[in-house]
Amino acid sequence: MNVVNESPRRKELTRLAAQLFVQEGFDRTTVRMLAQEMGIKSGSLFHHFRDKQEILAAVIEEGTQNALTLARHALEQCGDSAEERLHAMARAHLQTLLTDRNAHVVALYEWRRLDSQARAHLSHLRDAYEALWEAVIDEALDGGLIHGDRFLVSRFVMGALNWTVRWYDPEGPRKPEDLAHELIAMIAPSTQSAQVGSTKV
Amino acid sequence: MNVVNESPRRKELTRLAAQLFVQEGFDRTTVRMLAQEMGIKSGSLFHHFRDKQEILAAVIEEGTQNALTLARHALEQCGDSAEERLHAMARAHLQTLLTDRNAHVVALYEWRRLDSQARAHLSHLRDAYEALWEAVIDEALDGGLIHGDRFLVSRFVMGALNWTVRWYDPEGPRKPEDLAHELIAMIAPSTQSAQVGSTKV
DNA sequence: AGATCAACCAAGCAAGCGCTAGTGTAAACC
DNA sequence: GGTTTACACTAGCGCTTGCTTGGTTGATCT
Repeated sequence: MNVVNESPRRKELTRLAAQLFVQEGFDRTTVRMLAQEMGIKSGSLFHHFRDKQEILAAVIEEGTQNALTLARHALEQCGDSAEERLHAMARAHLQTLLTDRNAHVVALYEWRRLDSQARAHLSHLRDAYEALWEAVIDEALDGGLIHGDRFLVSRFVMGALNWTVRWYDPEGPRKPEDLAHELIAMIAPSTQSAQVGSTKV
Repeated sequence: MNVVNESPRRKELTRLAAQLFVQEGFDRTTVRMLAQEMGIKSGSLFHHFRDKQEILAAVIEEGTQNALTLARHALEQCGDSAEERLHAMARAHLQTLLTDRNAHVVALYEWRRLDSQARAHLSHLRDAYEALWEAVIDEALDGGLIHGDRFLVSRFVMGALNWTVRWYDPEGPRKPEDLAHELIAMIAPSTQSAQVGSTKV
């Protein structure tokens, strides 16, 4: 039994599991369904994962890790202004949602099915991500870009962004870039940002 | 077997079920757990509900119906200005969340566990509620209170509001009134609204 | 007094669940 | 050339699940 093994095979299986968890929900997804989707028998599954819980944890860890990496990268690449940084975060968030959609839906909806041990471990990752957001929102507040209660504003923004998994259609006309732009226009309407529309993917 | 019976007993059982569904999730809540919480045996449960699915549907219907009634009432009571109506909707939404919290959490997180039949029925209720929101947001857009894409703005607002179930603490210092006020200040900062702070519950 | 009825119980069935034990096999390594 | 390792298989154990069945109770109505 491989324990915390990070083989490419395991990554592929995790991706497939994420898809099934979104379709059926964690509890309704049986190990037999998972195995069939992976092209193996149910017993073989436990060669890659200690138990069913660990599959869920792997899915969520993968998604959150990617989001964190992407957000950090976006902040490094962009300018110093509060508006640019806010924009970069929103864009990164929505792009992650596009590419790792399944993992993020699972993270949002199946978080409570994690046992306390896995939850504690993954909380740190999630907190790190949310800390990035709060820092950027702090800068926007300090810079006078947006106004209001620090705690409430960051919750409202996170809510608006996370809710997008419910309705966003990647095939539709709106690009992540557009959503990020519109959101910031809504909460910081005084700014007439430079770039408009979706120039490129 | 009582079919679409609306006895007070059934309402009470529905309330208890909502609580358990929030604690454990729908799939992990067994009919035996439900029965024990209700002080009866698992077999007796099927005197009140056709099957487990119907309990879930009853919980969600109850919550959505209340939200709809409260929102309609709030719109009738308030003034005609776009700002007042927007404020009334936000306040009503958050108040419902306070009083019927369990039902709304279930509606948000367990919606996908409904079979297609129940989902079709409840979709109408939910759509009616969201239509109220979109109408009020339309008025706010027309009145120049807020700006942006009609579709996106209403999604962002709904997201910010629905996300509150994740973090809102009814025991904390912030009242629903305060949240509504802060949210509107965030998306329509030009307005200096008359009433400020939580004067009364 | 007899009938009706909602509400409940005891017992259990059939199916499905997560997971384990033991084995086979082909490639990789020393 | 023998050993190890990664990955898969078969078979099934022990338990829980949603739900059914047939029957009991106590209040209400005529």
